[in-house]
Amino acid sequence: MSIKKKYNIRFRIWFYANEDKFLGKGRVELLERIKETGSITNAAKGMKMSYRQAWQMVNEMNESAPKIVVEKSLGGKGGGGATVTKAGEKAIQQFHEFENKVAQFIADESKKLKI
Amino acid sequence: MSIKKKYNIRFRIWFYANEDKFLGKGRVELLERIKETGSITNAAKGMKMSYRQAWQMVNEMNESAPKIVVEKSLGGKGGGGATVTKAGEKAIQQFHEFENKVAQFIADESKKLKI
DNA sequence: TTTCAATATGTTTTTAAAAGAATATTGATA
DNA sequence: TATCAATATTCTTTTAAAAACATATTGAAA
Repeated sequence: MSIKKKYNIRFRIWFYANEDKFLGKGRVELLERIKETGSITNAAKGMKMSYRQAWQMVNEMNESAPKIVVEKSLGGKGGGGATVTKAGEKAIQQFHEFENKVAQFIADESKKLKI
Repeated sequence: MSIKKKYNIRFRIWFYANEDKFLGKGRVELLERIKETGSITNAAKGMKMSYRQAWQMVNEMNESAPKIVVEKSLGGKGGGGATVTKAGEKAIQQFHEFENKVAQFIADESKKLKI
């Protein structure tokens, strides 16, 4: 039988803009769902999140980010909707890239541990 | 004027033993204070933590860790006390080492980001 | 055998966060 | 100009986590 590791290591990363939390795992998922569905309402329905919370997250992101990440439209055909901006898509991509790099690093370093 | 970075990246790591959270930043601090003060009571007083919570953390750690990290003694001179075991000290050290490595990696990778 | 300070554990209260409910607003379009 | 679905916003309720409180237990030492 193989040697069983005592510990495994988990992590989370966050993007901050100045001192404001800007992006984490949950917010990235929300952005991705907004991109897919075209609205905050439907994005929130897909995850365990109330519209209220999703809307607040979007607002906080837009306020803290250097550029708006979600463009919202109000009224009109379909009642309105929300789309992820280029800046938003870039942020999503950067987050995933960074997270993957850290995951790889941690996996590699974990192997070196004699615990 | 220098270019101002849009984002800075923060992180947290946790040691897991099987599927149980074993060690994080807060628990490491608790262990260090137990080591300094020789008791859960005084360790808890030093941070914003109730004795009850500190005691529970210690128990969870001891239950999930492969080896006990805090040795408790009950009654007797001084009422008893708590000491960090060799395994506990090693865990503290490993945690700091790993955290520092990840911090260094993230700092380096952050520099490469054009955001 | 009483004292004492710390561990051990149960119960209640407070607090903060999330959820939920309710309602108003918007604007294209039919 | 009435409709409609989504955004926007306020208010209330629930829930979960933390804190606070209370009390029992332990065992060396005086």
